Amino acid sequence: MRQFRHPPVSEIQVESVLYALSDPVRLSIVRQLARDGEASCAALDGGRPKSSMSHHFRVLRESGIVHTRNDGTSHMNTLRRDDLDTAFPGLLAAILSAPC
Amino acid sequence: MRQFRHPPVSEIQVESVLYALSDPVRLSIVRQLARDGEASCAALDGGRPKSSMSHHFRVLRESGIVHTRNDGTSHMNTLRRDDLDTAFPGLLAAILSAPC
DNA sequence: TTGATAGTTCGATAATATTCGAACAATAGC
DNA sequence: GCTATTGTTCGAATATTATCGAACTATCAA
Repeated sequence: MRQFRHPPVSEIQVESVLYALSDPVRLSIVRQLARDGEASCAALDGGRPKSSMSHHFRVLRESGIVHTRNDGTSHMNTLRRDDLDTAFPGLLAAILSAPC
Repeated sequence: MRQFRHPPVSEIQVESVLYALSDPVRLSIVRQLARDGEASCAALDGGRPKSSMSHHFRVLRESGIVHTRNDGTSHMNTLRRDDLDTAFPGLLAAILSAPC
């Protein structure tokens, strides 16, 4: 499949990041990525339809939170921890340490 | 006017806080409160209609970010800094230090 | 090439938010 | 009481988002 757009650190906006993480499904995805390191879309779907998950991954990608790479037919996702820490030091850690 | 509902610290949810702060108008309000300490609704309207501002203050109030007290016909708003730091240590600081 | 698998994209629907004018409520001052 | 000021609430229009099925694309394996 084609490549995805990943905004450079300088273009990551705090409003977009906050918005992306204000959705329970997306926050749950990010929590799992923080714990497991890398995961395919399917591994994180929680029983939801693929099209719904694809939408959420796109929001996470375009806001600069997640990086997606192709691996065969799978898409492997990782948290852009360093980039987020560069852009907004302490933000991700503060959000991840909040109770579920 | 009547009293407002301010959720106790234990009921403040990170998703709600992130959502409230993902709006540019509300984030701007919070930035100004962080800088100035306390302000009336009118002092922060930026030329917007009163009903729109009232809506945004309500979102900030009900998510636990802002405290509103009555002062004559004015409503004075303050950031619930301590409460937010208790609930989500470092979150507010990380967001406020992001560039505008 | 055929089939299976993993995700994306499209399109429609439903839910939720934003915006703002108009009407209302509460307080202060005269 | 009357009036001005401050902000809320209501209602409607608009915009945005979430959800999900269906069709599609890309890759791998046999």
